[in-house]
Amino acid sequence: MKHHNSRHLPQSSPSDHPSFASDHGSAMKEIARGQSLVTQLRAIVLPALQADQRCELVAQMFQNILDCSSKAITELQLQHQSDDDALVDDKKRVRRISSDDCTKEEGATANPRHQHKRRRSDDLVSLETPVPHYDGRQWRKYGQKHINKAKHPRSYYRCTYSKEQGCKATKTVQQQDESTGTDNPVMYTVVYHGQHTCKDNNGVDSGTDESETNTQSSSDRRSSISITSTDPCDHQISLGDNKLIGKSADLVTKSLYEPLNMNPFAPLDLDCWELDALLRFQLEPDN
DNA sequence: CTCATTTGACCTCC
DNA sequence: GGAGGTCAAATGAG
Repeated sequence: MKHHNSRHLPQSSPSDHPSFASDHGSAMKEIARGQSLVTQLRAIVLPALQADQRCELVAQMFQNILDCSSKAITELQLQHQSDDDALVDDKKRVRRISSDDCTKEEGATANPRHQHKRRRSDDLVSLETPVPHYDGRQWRKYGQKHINKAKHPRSYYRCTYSKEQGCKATKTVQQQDESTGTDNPVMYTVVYHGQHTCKDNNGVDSGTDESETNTQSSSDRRSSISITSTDPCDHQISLGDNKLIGKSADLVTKSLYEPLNMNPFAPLDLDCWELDALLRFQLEPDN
């Protein structure tokens, strides 16, 4: 594996399919860019609002913004997929099918522990962020590895609900080597693998296929902000990190596509809740 | 006691 | 064979 900073999409790259690139690529790119910027903004705002009771409201509004753009991206992806089905002679795809179905499956069934395979590069998404843990998801660390020629170790996380709900989403977090200067904020390369098929603590279905009515009351909702790290190299922005927060506002993400909230059919039943909360806070602006 | 993290071993892929 | 990814026992925190 070489470098995670290149842009990735869960499906094959738009650049592989000129028709798609011309029809949908720029639109998806712009939507995804907006999504990524919103995610970055959320990562900056939410830590600063931790002690504020509006935190939950703000978090939910961010979530809804991301849901909207996710829907748009998914629509474009679905259109693209129908075109993509015809293009099955992709070399990587052929290689993946042959190695997965034939060569390795026998060994995997013979010994369950031999199931872990090196990840494929076609379902990963990378981004650079100063706040690798405030991504709206809950993660459990399952490994850490020193990477060759890297100053900092790479941490491996999987979805907290991987066992309970079989969610296969994982991510790796690695501090960038060049972010050691005093003026530059510490930056991390976060690489997401797979998509969430679980429901997070908000009761929001984060999978791609399930659509289930969310009847959970607002009082039952809990924040699902990921605060998972105890890793000494994985710094988090705290309320006191104002310098970092200020500088982070200028950061431009390099991700094309934010996988965290790629739930195209998540029920957006929060409008009433939002309006109610907004009215409440307008009446009580300093609470 | 429970659960998350750490860490060395082991695995697959290149 | 080296590098990257995952497992699982050990460890520690709450």
